[in-house]
Amino acid sequence: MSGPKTPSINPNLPQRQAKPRPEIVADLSPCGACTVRHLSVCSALSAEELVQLSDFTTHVELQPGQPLFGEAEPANHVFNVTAGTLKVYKLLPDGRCQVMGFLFPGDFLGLANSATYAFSADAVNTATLCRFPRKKFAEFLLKFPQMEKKLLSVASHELSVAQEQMLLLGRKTAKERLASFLLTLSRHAERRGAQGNPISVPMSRADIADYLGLTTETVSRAITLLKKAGLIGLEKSGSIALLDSAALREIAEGF
Amino acid sequence: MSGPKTPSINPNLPQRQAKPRPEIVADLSPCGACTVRHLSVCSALSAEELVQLSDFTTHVELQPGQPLFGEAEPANHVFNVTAGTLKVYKLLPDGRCQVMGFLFPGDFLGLANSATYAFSADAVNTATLCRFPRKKFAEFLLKFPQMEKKLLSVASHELSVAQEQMLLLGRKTAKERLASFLLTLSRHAERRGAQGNPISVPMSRADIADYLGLTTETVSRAITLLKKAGLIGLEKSGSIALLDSAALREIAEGF
DNA sequence: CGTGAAGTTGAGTATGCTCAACGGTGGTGG
DNA sequence: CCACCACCGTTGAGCATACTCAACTTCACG
Repeated sequence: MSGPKTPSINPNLPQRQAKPRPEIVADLSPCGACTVRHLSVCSALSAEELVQLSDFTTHVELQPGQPLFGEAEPANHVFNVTAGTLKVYKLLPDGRCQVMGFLFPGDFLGLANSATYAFSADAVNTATLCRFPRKKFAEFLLKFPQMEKKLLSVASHELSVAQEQMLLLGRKTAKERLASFLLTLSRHAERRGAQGNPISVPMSRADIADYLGLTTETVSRAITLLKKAGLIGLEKSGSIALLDSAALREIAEGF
Repeated sequence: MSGPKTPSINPNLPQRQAKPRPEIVADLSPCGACTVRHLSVCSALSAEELVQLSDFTTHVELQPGQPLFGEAEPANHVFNVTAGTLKVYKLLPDGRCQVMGFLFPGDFLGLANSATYAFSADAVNTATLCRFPRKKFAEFLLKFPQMEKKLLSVASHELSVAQEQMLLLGRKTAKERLASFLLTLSRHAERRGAQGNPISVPMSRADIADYLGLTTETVSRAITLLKKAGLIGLEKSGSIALLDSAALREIAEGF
């Protein structure tokens, strides 16, 4: 999240992923040095198994707004996010957009039962991912069923997240949606070991609107509402402070 | 659908699942005789494995409207629907309800990563299910990884269904939601080998509304709209004919 | 600083909701 | 067997929440 901290304290620390040029990172970041492994499906693998995985892993870097793949493209790869934020969305022919979710470091992308992707994926900010050819990955899964178990667990979790989102989209008011969203971001950050209170909000109002089933104007108004009620505070761009989490929770749950 | 058709043409037809009494069906329907196995996760199992599964399987029958389990209850069982229709839903404290989906014969229920259920499940009409203690089922999975693979595939599919539903809830109009719903029912029926055109609609307007994020009144109006446009026809209660599937598809997709 | 994109605010509108009345249907009991 | 009743579904009128369109402000970046 930020530029190359030039005055680095330790010049030869384990390479927090020394900002790669597009696509050329394969050998610089073997799975063994992965900084987000504990967050990802790869946590199910031993050191040896990681080496085998590295064999067919390539790396991708995306600029803000750059697409990773589009809906209906052949689903030739699966991915693991290593840095940055992505959005995953579907479009209607007239341009209406629904964001299914945002992806953060450690998240797995590409679970699908179909030969083509069921949605599009774009970078929200600068992002890097591990890329695995689907076929190789499937073969790998056959050899290491504990990875498959992990994937099932990931899928189950995503399913319950999706159901929570259906409740939001089908039944909550704009204010409730906003409160839910901010709390989700906060909890998610904490689970990943990041700070959960002044939360980082890397996505635009338009992305938030498309995620919450609203318009940018309504998102803006809802934020203003919560701000004027003293429940949140807008810090510098991309950061929001939760000033009264309890009240936000009550709103989010629909009390 | 409807009362006991007294003037039945064939008095001893092949007993479409000779209506069991509540709960006493365990020995009458071993997995080997299951009529919906080809639709369910059990299709991944051999005859021998089915016997092992039968060992810890019990059967449940639910009357219309009867709950199977409620949100936040300890998730002690997983289920397979063998007959009838269920609805799976979440509630907000003030009573707002969102139906996450309907379950039909062959559907698996209980994928969850948590010690408690994340939603409630009620019977829509008379329904029967196989019930497996979660712990036993988990042990069973360890022994038969092909079942786990099947579950992963089921979960992936459910995930993409959920995403389609998010698009519907977040971005479609009432008319579009209705058209999408009817087409989904039709396709689902066909995939299960039932007839896909005069579709069976076992759930109430209220259930449909809670599934589509609308009110019963709006559902009713949307149905009237499609009917007046000649796209659908209301047959006897619980049955709807799709008179112009192509036009319905255009509406559903948002053209 | 200047410029363009992103975000906020305002005014008017529309889609779907609320409240209410009415109609049909199935189930029940006289 | 029929009459009644309750529930479900439909229709109508008025309203509210969120949308559209538009102007204005702020911010990031050059």
